[in-house]
Formats: sequence, structure tokens, C-alpha cells
Amino acid sequence: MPNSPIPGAVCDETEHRPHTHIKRADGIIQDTATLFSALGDIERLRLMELLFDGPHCVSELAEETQSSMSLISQRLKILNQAKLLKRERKGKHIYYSLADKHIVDLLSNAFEHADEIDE
Amino acid sequence: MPNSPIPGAVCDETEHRPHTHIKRADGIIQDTATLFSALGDIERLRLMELLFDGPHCVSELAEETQSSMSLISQRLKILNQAKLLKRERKGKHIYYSLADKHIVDLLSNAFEHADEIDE
DNA sequence: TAAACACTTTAACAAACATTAAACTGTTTA
DNA sequence: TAAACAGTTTAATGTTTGTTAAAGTGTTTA
Repeated sequence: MPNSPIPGAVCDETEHRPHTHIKRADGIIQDTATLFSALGDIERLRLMELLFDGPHCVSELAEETQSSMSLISQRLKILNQAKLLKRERKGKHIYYSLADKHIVDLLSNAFEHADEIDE
Repeated sequence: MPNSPIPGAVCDETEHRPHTHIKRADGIIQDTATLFSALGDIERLRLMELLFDGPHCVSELAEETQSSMSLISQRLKILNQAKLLKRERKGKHIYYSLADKHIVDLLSNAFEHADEIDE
């Protein structure tokens, strides 16, 4: 038996079997990494959690998280650049909210996962 | 009209309206941030993309990404600590694969989102 | 139009992170 | 049991990141 049977991934003793891969475009992978990276900070994730319950302006978020507006603004900038948020000015205030349903689902899914494997 | 009507989030001129929030446990938020943070690096995300198509051992991943085994091992460690992977030794080799369907869904969803907003 | 308000940007700095190279651990084969 | 193989860990280094404080922008009210 020169080489082992089917299974998608088995190392031959001397060389590896080629796998069939769905190769995504580099830009997509980079954008996705940027998205995850933006969510990968506990303070920014807390902002997302607040925005989960509806739009907020910067000063509301600052108040609710006991942080300076400067800090909130910088965190929102990172989330916004990762295309996770919508922005809308209303008079003096600028309201932020989750970009779309994809983002809502992504967050729900991740929180749910963390909750389940909470050994 | 002393204060404006319903909408979940409107700043009063002088003070903010309390919002009703679904507050998740701190541990859940922290675990979720760790998960996102692990995925928030393009090289680790590439590993996840490869594992999307089935289990791989460390040397296969090293070969397919043109990286040293040491580097792959360290990247896998971070993904594994974030509970994104399963690990199984078979003889000389250690096979890694995606932890569960949640993770598969999370990745699909994120890639899809990145693909859609690809203006 | 000047002052106040809401928010953003910049620069400086400390803390966290990714990579390299080398030493180390565990499993298998000779 | 010794050598080879597959993978992990450690320490050192340079880079990136998050925070603070201060200056700057745009909108609204007096």
C-alpha cells in the first residue's frame, strides 16, 4: 500500500498530500482580519454590546462606560474603519449604530459560542 | 414638549436618556474579545482558512504557507487557547481542525460580509 | 459673529504582540 | 537505546497598539 486512502488530510511519511482549498482573495482575508481585530479588544467590544441595543451618540457611550469622549471617539474610529458601524449626524450629536444584520449575527454567534464553551 | 418621544437613543440637550441594555457577564465579553483577537491577524486567519477545508498537521500548514514550524506552532497555540481549534495526535503528527460548527459559521459569515461590502 | 457644545485629531509614551533563532519534549523507527 | 522526526517552548528584538492630554474642527445657540 504505497499511500494511505482518502481522508482530506493525512501526512504521508515523506511528503504531504495536496489539499483542495477554496482560496479567497487577499483583500477579503485582509478586510476580515481587520474586522476581527477591531472586535478583539474588550473595550471596543463593550461599545458594540451597547450599540447592540440601539444607536448611541458619543457622549452617551462615554457616560455609560465612564470613559473620556476622546477615548470613545478613537475606539469608534477603529470600529468604523473596519466597516462595523453606521454614522449619522443629528444637529450637535453624532449617532453610531451597527452597520447591518451581518454584524448583529456575527456578534450574537460569537457571544453564544463563548457562553456555551464556558466550562 | 419637555422631552422627545420614543426612539431608543436620543440625547436630551442637557442629559442623556437611560437605555435598556442586555448586560453580558464580564467573562463572556472577555472570552469573546480573546476569540476575535485571535482571528484578528491575517496570518492566523489564513491558517483558519486552510483548516476550513479539513484537518491539517503542523508541517502541512507550514508547507502550504511557506512558514517555519515554530511560527505555525505559535500561531496555532493562540488560536487553540481562544478555543477555536481541536487537536488530535496521530503517531508523529498532530492534527488541528476547527473546533465546531459555530466557528465554521462565524468564519463564513465574516468572509461573506467582507465580500459584500467590498466597494 | 462669538461663545459653547460635541466630537475628532495629534503627539508622546508605555504595554502588548509577532517574529526569529535556538534549545527542548515527545514519538517513532532503525 | 540511539538517531530521526514532528512539534513546542523560550528568550531577544523590533513593531504595533491603546491611552493620556492637549490642540483642533464643525455645528448650534446667544
